[in-house]
Amino acid sequence: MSKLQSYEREAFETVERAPEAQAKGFATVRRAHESEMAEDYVELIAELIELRGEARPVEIAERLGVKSPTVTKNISRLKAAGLVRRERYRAIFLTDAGRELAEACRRRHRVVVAFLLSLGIDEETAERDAEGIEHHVSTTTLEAFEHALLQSQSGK
Amino acid sequence: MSKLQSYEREAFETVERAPEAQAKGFATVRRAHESEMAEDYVELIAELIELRGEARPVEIAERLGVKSPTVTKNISRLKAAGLVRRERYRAIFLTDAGRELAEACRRRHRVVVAFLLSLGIDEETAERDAEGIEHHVSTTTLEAFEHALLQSQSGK
DNA sequence: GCTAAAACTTAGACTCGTCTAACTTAGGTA
DNA sequence: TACCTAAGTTAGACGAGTCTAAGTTTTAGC
Repeated sequence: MSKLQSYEREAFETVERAPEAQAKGFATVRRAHESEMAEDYVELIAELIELRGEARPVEIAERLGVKSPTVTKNISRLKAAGLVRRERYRAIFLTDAGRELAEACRRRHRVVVAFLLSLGIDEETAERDAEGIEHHVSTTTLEAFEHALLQSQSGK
Repeated sequence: MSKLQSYEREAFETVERAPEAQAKGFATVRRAHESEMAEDYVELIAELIELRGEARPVEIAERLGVKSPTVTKNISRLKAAGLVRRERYRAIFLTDAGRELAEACRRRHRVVVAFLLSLGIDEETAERDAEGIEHHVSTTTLEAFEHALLQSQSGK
């Protein structure tokens, strides 16, 4: 346990960070939250299209654990953002932009899950944590995850 | 690059997850979002108390990158939640519950940052990503991070 | 091919976290 | 000590994301 002391130590010396840098960090997190809804929806829509050939609000609601009016409202926001194509009472499809975003998100999701699994975390926890973590992983960090994954795979 | 194929593969076989499990995951993320504000505030308040002996709204606003009325409103929410103690126009202090939460958050924050650094990520990115990631890291995952950290430290 | 049930939408309310504008209080200094 | 300025608060608006209740459309079974 004493090996951990090197970073536990910081507890007692609280480094003073530049306030603007800190503020920028929080702003980044707030921005990530704004795109989270869109990312979760397109990711799920892509999944359903692959699985079923189409994405229906009823199933999106079920998987997201929300009620259908919520889905209706959010889908129209997605439509306004140019990510989905859709007519009233019909299934939902992705635009090119939506498909592109979905692909990037799914790839990122898979990397995060695979990375967590490589640390010995159980599948359920890995999936659950990845859902929250993925939206806050920068390209740099994603690459580091991939790199570490490669190491661990060649290692065994 | 071909080593990566094993998890890139999944792209083409989209495993069907139980809808309820997926819904539960999203619910967990939504719950995490609700406590995020509280966690960020108490963490920062603890930091400022250590640094300055007290936490002033003006500095909280600056560090969080928000305006002071936002701080006023959120502090009263924290007060209602029993995390801070405070009188009008005076500095902000933590209750026992608040201090406890702050300590847990700061420890988690340090672990996440240290872990990201151990992957070779630069300090600025590590800090920025940790800010978002930390709120979504379960105890299980946190332990896995600590374990990996220990490995990497004994490894070099 | 009608009709009942399931799927979907609309309307309207609520909370959270943010903002601006305008007001009040506290504190240092002339 | 009186006053100016910086700090803090109040009031009120707004968007996002959720909900319930009530309506409309689609669809599937008889």
